[in-house]
Amino acid sequence: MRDTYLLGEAANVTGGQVVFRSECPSRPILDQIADKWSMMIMAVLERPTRFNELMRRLEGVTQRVLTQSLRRLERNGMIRRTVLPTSPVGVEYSLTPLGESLREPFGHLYAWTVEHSAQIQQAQQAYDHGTTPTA
Amino acid sequence: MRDTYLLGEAANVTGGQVVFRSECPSRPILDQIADKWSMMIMAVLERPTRFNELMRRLEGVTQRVLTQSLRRLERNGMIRRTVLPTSPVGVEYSLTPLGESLREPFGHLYAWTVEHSAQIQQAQQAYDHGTTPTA
DNA sequence: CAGCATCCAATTAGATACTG
DNA sequence: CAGTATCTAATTGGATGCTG
Repeated sequence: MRDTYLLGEAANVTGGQVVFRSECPSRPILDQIADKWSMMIMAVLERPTRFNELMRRLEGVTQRVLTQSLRRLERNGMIRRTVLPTSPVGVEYSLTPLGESLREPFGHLYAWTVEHSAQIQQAQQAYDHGTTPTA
Repeated sequence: MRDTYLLGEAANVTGGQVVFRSECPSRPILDQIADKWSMMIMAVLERPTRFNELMRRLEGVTQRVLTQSLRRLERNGMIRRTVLPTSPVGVEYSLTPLGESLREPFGHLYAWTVEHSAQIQQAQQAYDHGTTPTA
């Protein structure tokens, strides 16, 4: 017995009300994977990629933040870190099957942002002008 | 001409390399909508909801953060703020059509986190134990 | 090459008190 | 009821220098 909410699978229904509990396991997960760098990293990791190539392809990311994001994704089982037996040392990052499976929902979300970015910018301008537009 | 990446619609292809530009409009959008409270707020806003009911149903959110999240969602055109002509003053939040259209990609992402949360927790424990599991 | 360590600036969040 | 204001604590991020 549950009503027709799209989100909230892990939320509890208390007295007919959907409540998003703080112990819900989806919370830290969303926190960790739904940030912009994670999404872009996983986009680039369509194929195995080296650290410096990742840096070059994610314009604006710093070494520190990229490293942290990679560690977190690795810890969450989304990516694999492979040390290559080359001379100056090389590290390659690649998606795990779990990470692969995230590409699809991420893709939907990303596609949505691209499709609606113009509309969102309009809304922002309208809001910043005189609050709340007619649209 | 573009290769088969799922994400990166708005990225530029330079010399055969997909580069995620810092001016890409999807960046601030992802920043703003892909945080945990926005997702949960929009989940609750399946139907119009008052401020205090939102607070009650989003366990752990503070008044301050909820207000900020709501303002941001409103600014981005995702939700509408309606002042009700009741006696002590009531405010009702509801999704705009734009916000409605986000529920589907959000739903996919949320469903994914629920489906895979056990697997992710396993990966985390394995990582925290002795780095990088066999899986 | 692929980081880690450190320092510091800035942003964000919690707690608390007050208001139309 | 639905916030705003303020202060402070904690987190995050950039910059820089160093290393196996």
